[in-house]
Amino acid sequence: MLATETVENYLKAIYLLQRDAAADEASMGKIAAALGVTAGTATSMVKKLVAARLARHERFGGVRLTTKGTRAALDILRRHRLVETFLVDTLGLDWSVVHDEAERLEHAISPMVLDALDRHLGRPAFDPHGDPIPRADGALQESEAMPMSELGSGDAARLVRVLDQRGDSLRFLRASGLKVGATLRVVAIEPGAGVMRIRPDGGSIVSMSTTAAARVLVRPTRSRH
Amino acid sequence: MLATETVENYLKAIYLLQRDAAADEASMGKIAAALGVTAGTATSMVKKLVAARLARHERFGGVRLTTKGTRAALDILRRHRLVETFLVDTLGLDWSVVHDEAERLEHAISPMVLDALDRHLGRPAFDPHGDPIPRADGALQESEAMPMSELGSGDAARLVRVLDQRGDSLRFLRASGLKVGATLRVVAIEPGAGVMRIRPDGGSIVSMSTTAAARVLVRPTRSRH
DNA sequence: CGCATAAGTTTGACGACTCAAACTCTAGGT
DNA sequence: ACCTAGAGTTTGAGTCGTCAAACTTATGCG
Repeated sequence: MLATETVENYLKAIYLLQRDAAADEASMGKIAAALGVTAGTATSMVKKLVAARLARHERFGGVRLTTKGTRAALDILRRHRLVETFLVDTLGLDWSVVHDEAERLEHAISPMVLDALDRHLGRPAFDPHGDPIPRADGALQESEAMPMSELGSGDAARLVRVLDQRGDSLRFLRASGLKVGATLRVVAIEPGAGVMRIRPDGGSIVSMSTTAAARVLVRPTRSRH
Repeated sequence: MLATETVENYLKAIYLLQRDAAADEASMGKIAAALGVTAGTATSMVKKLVAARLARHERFGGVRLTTKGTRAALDILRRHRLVETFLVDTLGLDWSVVHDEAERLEHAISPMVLDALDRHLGRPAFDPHGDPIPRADGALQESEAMPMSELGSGDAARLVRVLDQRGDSLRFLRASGLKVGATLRVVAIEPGAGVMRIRPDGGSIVSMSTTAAARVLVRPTRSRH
């Protein structure tokens, strides 16, 4: 029930790793890396999560959250994403810095403040990165989208979500005019170089690696050049 | 420099106790009580503050902050009071609950967020309780005011500050129409009972103990009945 | 197959913060 | 001057989260 701040961080990290993993479970090494902690520390914390019925784990195997653990992780994610939305929409901070700020604030938000914040922001469904904000009851509606890297040359699309939270990635995207909601068109793809060239509407052409483009999600628009 | 959350709490408590004390120093017992900790714990933490040049203390004597400690305490107080102002002005929470909420949030606010918050709120000089908000450079302008308990029968005054942060006290004041900025008149004083009777403008007469009234600060207005 | 390497686990230790309980000092009254 | 009640201090121990280093298991290469 009363998760410590550290436990909250583990739950959130495991949830996100689990979501991204093929096998739907988080490896100990990745958990440790995500939290900036040694593998031994992660092992012992996971042991504690298991004792609290928040996660399941068997020796040398992967980690996965229980229903209870998932519920807790979604609550933390909700706090995180609402705080990010607040920092951008209300305080006018740049989206490239809000992730780290929210990382600290998310643990200090009580249910009462959270609800007031939610109301103040107009109960938003998505944060500034396009990530869905879990609702108070734990419901989470992922938006339909595909990686920008899968677009073909000439395809037009709308940018709906940016998975990368790293400040420099976000600053690059903002500087290029590639923000959530923007429309764009693929000008060219150079598979050999692993690079695609993109033109945001009303901006100039930018090149980015297909691996970077894979972390940008888009929804294709009907128009085809 | 990098004060831990616990250290921040000690600094703030010592600052406030020192301000209220006649001898301008905080006793170990009161520090312990303010933090909900045993006397032994307070002694050892103060020892740590002294080692960090944040406070001065000699065995069996009082504790007082150094210049460095005072500067740090004012920074924490600034965060606390700006957060309170935000919770009331922007999120619309009741002033009787914001103290405890701010107590948690104040440690998670970075300088960048703090400044954005300050700008968003219009760089306020006072928080919802009428407490002055220290400025970023540490300047603190106390408002001139006297305890309501020192008014005489028939005196009129404007309520400028409430020192008590306890939720039930604040709920009583709000319910009575006694909020910061309200004008009022002393209807009667009954020294024997230790009670004074107050009529807020546009409200009905309320009784309160002179000890409670001493924690409410007012500025007398020229009009005399 | 066998074994080296990567991944995971265990162990012992530490720093931060806390308590309970034993101990010491200070101050006030007679 | 004394002596005691109350305030303050010290000590020993415990919890939480962490690390480094020794150890164990799983796996994939040759």
